[in-house]
Amino acid sequence: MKSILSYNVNGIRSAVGKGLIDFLVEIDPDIVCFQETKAQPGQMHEDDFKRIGYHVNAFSAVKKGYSGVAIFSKQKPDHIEYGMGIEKYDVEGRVIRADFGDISVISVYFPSGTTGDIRQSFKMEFLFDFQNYLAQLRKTRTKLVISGDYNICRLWIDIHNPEKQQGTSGFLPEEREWFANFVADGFVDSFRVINQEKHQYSWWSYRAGARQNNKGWRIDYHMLTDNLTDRILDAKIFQDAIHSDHCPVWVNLDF
DNA sequence: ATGGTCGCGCTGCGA
Repeated sequence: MKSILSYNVNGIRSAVGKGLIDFLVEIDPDIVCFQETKAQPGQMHEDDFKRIGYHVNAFSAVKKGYSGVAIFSKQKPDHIEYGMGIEKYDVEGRVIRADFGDISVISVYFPSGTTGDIRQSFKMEFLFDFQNYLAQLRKTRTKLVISGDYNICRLWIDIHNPEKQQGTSGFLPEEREWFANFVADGFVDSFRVINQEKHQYSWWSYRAGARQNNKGWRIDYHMLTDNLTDRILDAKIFQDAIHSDHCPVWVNLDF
């Protein structure tokens, strides 16, 4: 039995300052996938995380204070793979993989497209390249847990005002079409196996009191290869955890 | 409503 927490911390140093360590002690996940660490190796309060029992593995962006992913785990991974082997993404620190027996866990931070056309195009390229990367990976690693910030709302029920947001990056028709294709490839949205309710968000804008009014988006997921569907024991979104503009998403798996 | 608010590294930028 392994519990996995995924958390876009929007700066791990800031999140630690807001009580992230105590939160992890309370929830006690076996594996933690972080996104947007915004820190270089040595800047991530590594000693604090090691002291509470985690092995620390991180993949930082070249640009300081930007992006960055990590996987912290109680059990030492058999193997760590940094990046997806495509330089334009890997310099931004967006993918890290840890193998535990026959299961591979990936922490992924999909690009945001909110700043304009150039980054939206970059995001769309990432989507298809990541999908191809996974297709290749599945030839040798058949059981995958792909945890992270996808920067896409999957379904109408995953966003507070779907009608109004159809032109917004993160809820564009082509992004949701990509997600539907991704699911058709044989990936399962673990949270939706457990919970089909509306208003289960994982991100709220810092602006205009969005979180207070629960005007949010569900953009953080644990997607599993469908051969793991029967292993899902439970799934939760910790909406009360306030160390970031995202909240942690959690899945408990039998492995 | 073209605003609003964060984190990080620097005096702006990306989200």
